[in-house]
Amino acid sequence: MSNLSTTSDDILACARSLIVAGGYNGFSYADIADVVGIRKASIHHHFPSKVDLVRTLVARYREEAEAGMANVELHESDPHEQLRIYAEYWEACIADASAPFCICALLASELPVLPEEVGLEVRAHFRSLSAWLTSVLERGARRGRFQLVSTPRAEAEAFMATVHGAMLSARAYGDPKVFGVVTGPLLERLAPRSLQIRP
Amino acid sequence: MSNLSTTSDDILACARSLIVAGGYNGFSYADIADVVGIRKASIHHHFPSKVDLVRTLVARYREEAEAGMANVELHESDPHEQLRIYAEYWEACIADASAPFCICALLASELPVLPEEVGLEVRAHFRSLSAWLTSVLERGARRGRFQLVSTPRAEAEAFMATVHGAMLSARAYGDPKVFGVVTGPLLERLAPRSLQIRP
DNA sequence: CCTTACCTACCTTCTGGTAGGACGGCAGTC
DNA sequence: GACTGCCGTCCTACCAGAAGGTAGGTAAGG
Repeated sequence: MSNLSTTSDDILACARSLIVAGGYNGFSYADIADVVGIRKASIHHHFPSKVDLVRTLVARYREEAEAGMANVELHESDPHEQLRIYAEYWEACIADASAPFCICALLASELPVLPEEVGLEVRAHFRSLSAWLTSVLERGARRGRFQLVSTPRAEAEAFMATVHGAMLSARAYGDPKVFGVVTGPLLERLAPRSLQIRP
Repeated sequence: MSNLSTTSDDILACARSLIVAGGYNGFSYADIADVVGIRKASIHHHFPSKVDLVRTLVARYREEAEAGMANVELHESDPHEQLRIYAEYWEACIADASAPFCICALLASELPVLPEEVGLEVRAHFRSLSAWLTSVLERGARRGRFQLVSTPRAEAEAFMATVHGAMLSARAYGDPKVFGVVTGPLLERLAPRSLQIRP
């Protein structure tokens, strides 16, 4: 159960960054082969088909996301701070261009032409992210930390949508700062000055 | 200056719906040929290269969007209503699945792998839409119609991002209603009850 | 000896794109 | 009106390269 070969990880990492750049149809096995320094056929040894590759890629991404959410829950109990950590995580990713887009958000945009197995993973991510955000908002509202204008669920969907849209705008403008410009006030709005617990 | 051949329009319309489904790399000339009932080579007669096709497609889309904004300005002077009309336009498009995604939003997600000429058109749309939204919000704030928590520009970017994200979520969940769930409160928030001019 | 990882060589199908011809309509012009 | 040349539209027939994928082999290592 240790890290067997790193090649398969290299392939996954490479595929991930290629998908972030151009989606499912935006890369080929040949592209990966070039970057990883391996032959096309060797990739098929690790991932028989492109669907296998992308499916396990998204599955792993989901695991990481899930772990990330659990980690936030573990180290920070304040709902408002939790959302801030989430937003700032993406802000950092976009700023240093390490992963300037959520893979699932990108793949979701091409859902109609995606292989079914991949599409299922993508949808699952949306559901799990939305569920977590809903729980955070609900807890925050219960504690009087947030001032919600609609249901926690609706606010969570709006929050998620805005974050995804902010990624898109940052990419469209070619300016990482746009992400912060959009998400900053988003957090402010949920917890107005009057509710801030600044000692 | 009359409508010469309708074939080139058919090609554009078909390409548009194919792009809405799967982006730039999600369709081929063969796909269009099948739908329009023409041979692949004939498409090259109208649009020498794929870049030509998509560039003129996006350029036309931008013209239509520009005309749409002008039309809203012409027939409705209330800023809040203007935004509502914009949001409800998309809500209708998504609900009847006629065009369940903004072409430029979709293409923006694959910007890094897009031909430069297409990318320029896409960016231009973002700028022009953002500029219009900014002007609407600014006017609304000046008239005391909106209650903005940050600059009109920032609010406009947030509004646009949320709408784009809402499209994405509607697609991810396979549920058109999600778009309304997200954008509804968005409008409410800008013009709170206390500012409503309901006689 | 068998498994794992990787290779070369090859296959089929699709990709965007080209060359050149067929056909019809529409000026001219005799 | 008939002939002629041209232009726009669409065709068949190609092409080179890229796509995802397969077959079968080699070398290393427990």
